[in-house]
Amino acid sequence: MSEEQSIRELRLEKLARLRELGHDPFAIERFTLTDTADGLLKRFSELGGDDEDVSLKPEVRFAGRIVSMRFMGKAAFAHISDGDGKIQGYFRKDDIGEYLWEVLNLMDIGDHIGVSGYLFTTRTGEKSIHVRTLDPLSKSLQVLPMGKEKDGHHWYGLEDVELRYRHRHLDLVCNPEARKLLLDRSRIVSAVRRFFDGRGYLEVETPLLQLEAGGAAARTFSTHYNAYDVDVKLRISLELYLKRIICGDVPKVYEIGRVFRNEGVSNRHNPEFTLLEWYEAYSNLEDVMTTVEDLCRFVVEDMNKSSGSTTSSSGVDFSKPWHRVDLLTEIERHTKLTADDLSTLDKAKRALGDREIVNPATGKRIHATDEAHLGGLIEKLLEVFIEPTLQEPTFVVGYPIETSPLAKKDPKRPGFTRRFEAYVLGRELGNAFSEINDPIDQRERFEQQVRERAKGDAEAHPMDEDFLFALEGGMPPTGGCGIGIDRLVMLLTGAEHLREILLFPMMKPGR
RNA sequence: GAGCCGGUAGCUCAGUCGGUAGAGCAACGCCCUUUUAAGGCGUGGGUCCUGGGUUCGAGUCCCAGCCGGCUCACCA
Repeated sequence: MSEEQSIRELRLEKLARLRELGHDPFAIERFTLTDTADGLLKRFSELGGDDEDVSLKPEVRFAGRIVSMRFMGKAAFAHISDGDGKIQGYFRKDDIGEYLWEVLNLMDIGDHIGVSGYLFTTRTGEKSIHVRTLDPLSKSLQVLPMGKEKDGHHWYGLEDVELRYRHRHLDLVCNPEARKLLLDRSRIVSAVRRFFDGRGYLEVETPLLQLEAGGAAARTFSTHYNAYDVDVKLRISLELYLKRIICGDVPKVYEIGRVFRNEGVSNRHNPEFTLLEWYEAYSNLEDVMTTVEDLCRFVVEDMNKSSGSTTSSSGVDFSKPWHRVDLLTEIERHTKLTADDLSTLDKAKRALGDREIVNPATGKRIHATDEAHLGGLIEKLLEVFIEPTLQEPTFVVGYPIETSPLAKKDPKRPGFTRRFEAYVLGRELGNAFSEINDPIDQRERFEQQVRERAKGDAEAHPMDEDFLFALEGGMPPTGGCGIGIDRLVMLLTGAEHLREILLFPMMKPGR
C-alpha cells in the first residue's frame, strides 16, 4: 500500500468520524463571513481587536483553508487563508469544549473551516481570532504541497513546473507569486474592458468557427461542423468580422477573444491566445496611436491604483507619448541600407551581397535569398536589426504592401501602407492599420494573396467574397488595431514566460 | 521540428567507484493551554519516468521511448 493511499484512507476515516459527530463538512452550504482575512486585519481596531473587555468584543466570522496548524497540548494555532490573505485562529480546549476540540483534531492542513470568535493580539504580537466555535467546511483527501513561509521566504513549496501547469489549483493555493500573476491577467482584461466601455465602444462576439479563417497570416486548426456537414477552421483573427460590423454602421466596436494559430510553442507563443481588436470609424492611424497610448496608461494606472504610478512592473513608464519612427528610416539607421537599396527585391539582394547577414549584437542571421518578395525581406530586417532596439514604447510606421493586405496604401509612398506596429521592450505588442475601405483595392490584395498561396505560401490570406460584399455596401474610413492580450499581460506584469500568465497551458498527455 | 539539460518518498532535494535507498518538511503516535519555518521523543512511507541491454549485481553504465525545462526554428 502506498503512502498516498494510506493518507487518503486516514483522511476518509477522519471524515467518517466528523460525520458521526454531526459535523459532515460536505453537508454545509453556507457560512457567513464578517470580512476577508485582509479586511479583518485592516479593520482590527474597529472590530474590537484592541478592546480590553472580552465580553464586549463583537463576534467575527471567517472561513478559509487551513494552511498551517500547530497543536500545543490543549491549545492550537492555525492560519486560515481565503486565498488572498490569511489570519491566525487561536483555539483553546477550555473555550471550544471537548466536543469541538475533537472536531478540531480531525482537521488537517488543506481543509476548509469556518470559525467565529473575537479578535485579539497574541503574546508575540500577531493579530488573531480567538475562536469560540468552528465548522468544518471541507475535508481535503490529499496532502497539499503547502510549504512553509516566514517573512516572505518560502520553504518546501511546489516548485515542479510541470506539476504547477498540470494542476494549477495547487499553484494557486501554494504559490502566492504565481497566483498574483495569474489573477493580474484577469484584472488587466477587466481594465481593458472598462477602458473601451468607458469610451463608447461596443463589445461584440464573432464566430470562432469559420469556413475560411482570414485576417492574418497563420496556419489553422480544422474541425467538422456536423449539422451542415462542412469542414470549418478555428479563427486566426477577429478582423474581418469586426469590420463587417463597421460596415453595418456600428462605428466603435471591440472584441476580446481567443484565436488559434497552429504553430510552435515557446515562452512567447501559444497556439491559442487572446486577441484584443478594436475598430473606430472616421479615425486614422494617428488616432489609433493615441488610443494605444491611452489604453496602456489607463491599464497601468488601474494596476497601480494605490500608488497612482504610471510605471509597469516591467519598469516601463507609460505616462509619456510613445516614439514614432518610420520603418525604412530605422532600417537605414541600423543597417546602412538606403531606401533606394530597398526599392526592389533584386536591388536589396545585391545590396546584401546575396549572402547571409548577421546582426552583430544578437547573433541572429537571415538569408536574403530565402525571401520571395521585397516586403518579406524588409520585415526580416526589422525583426533582426530593429526590434531589439525598440525598448521604449515605439510605433513603427510604414509597412510594405506585400505583407499588409488589409492596410490602406500610403498615397505618398508607392509600395507602402498606412500601418504601424507597436513595440515595447523589444517585443511586438500590437498591429494597426488604416483599414482598406475600397472594395476594388481589397479584392486586388486578396487576389495577390491567393497567388502567393498558389506558389506555396500556406499562410497567405484566403479570398473572402462575403467580406468583399460587405465592403461593397460601403465602409467608412476606419482605424483598427489588434493587441495580443497575453503579450500585454507579460509586459505589464514583468512575466518572462507565457505559461505563467495562462491559467491552463496546453500540456501533452503525461502524468 | 533540432540541440542541450532534467525525471529518486506527498513536496524540496542528496545518493561517492556499479554493491540491497537517504535527509528536511509533510504524515502517524506520545508530551506540551499565546505558538508561528513552534519544540521534544518515537514510527511508517519508494514502479528510483517506462522498456530493453551489459553485469554475479544497475537509481548509477549503454540503447530506445515518454514527459518536462531551456535555447533555436515558425510566429504574435
